[in-house]
Amino acid sequence: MAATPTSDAPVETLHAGELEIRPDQGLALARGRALTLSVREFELLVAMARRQGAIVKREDLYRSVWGTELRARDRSVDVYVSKLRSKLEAALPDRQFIHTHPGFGYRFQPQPSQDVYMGAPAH
Amino acid sequence: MAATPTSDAPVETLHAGELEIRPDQGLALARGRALTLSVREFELLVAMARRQGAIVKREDLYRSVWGTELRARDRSVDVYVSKLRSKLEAALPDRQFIHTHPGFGYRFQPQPSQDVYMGAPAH
DNA sequence: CGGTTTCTTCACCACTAGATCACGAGTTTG
DNA sequence: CAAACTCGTGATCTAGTGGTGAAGAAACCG
Repeated sequence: MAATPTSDAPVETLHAGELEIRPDQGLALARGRALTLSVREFELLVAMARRQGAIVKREDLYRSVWGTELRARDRSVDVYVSKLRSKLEAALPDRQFIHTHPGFGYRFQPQPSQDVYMGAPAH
Repeated sequence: MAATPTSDAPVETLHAGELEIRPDQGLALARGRALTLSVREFELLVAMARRQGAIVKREDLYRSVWGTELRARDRSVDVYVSKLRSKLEAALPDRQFIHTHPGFGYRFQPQPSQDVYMGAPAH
């Protein structure tokens, strides 16, 4: 076997604030501590983190995570966003990651929770 | 490549919390006290300890320990994880080492039992 | 050999995750 | 203000996953 157990295999790593995500390993770390996410939750996190800063439509998220087209009245994305939020908040109470843009979709971006988000979203 | 660790070569030693593992010697120490592990249990421990902190898929663990491909419906890994856990817990009751990530695999990481950082509060 | 330990596999069951539904809060419109 | 939407999220149902005791088979060992 190779002398170095730590192979130089390219481990894709996404960063978002205090979050570290390794898509290939199914691992998400918050301040170094592993989160326990379900497959759907994890994939959703990855899909959003990959489009950090952009508003992503539910249709796109659904396609990325579920692999098929979002059907009308399917609230799956909302439900899993909710689950993800509560786990992220449990791990990093001071930060907000997932922002809702009513009528458009969700935006993933780490942000201190201190500032209140008011005013009309720019559209 | 490392020479045969007979003479001058340092004995490979893995550390994980209060655990010390010497793969070449088939020895695992918990707070200095040797654990009595079977071959499979020991190899599994080594395989996991070498990837400390990462989530390792059952397929990978099986390949490392059994040397062949994991067949569908083979629960060997689960069974030995269970055995390992109970021996580790018997030796170090206050620590948890093997964490299950449903849908992904297992993660080996020493962790004080005190902190309770789960996801959402159980409904 | 006979007793003991280990490995493999099976079976049962608790628990988890996924899909949906349902209710309600908050917004927008007219 | 009321109707129509958009979202958040608890609850429910079901299928699937994982934990683990136990039975046999195989390997060990004095």
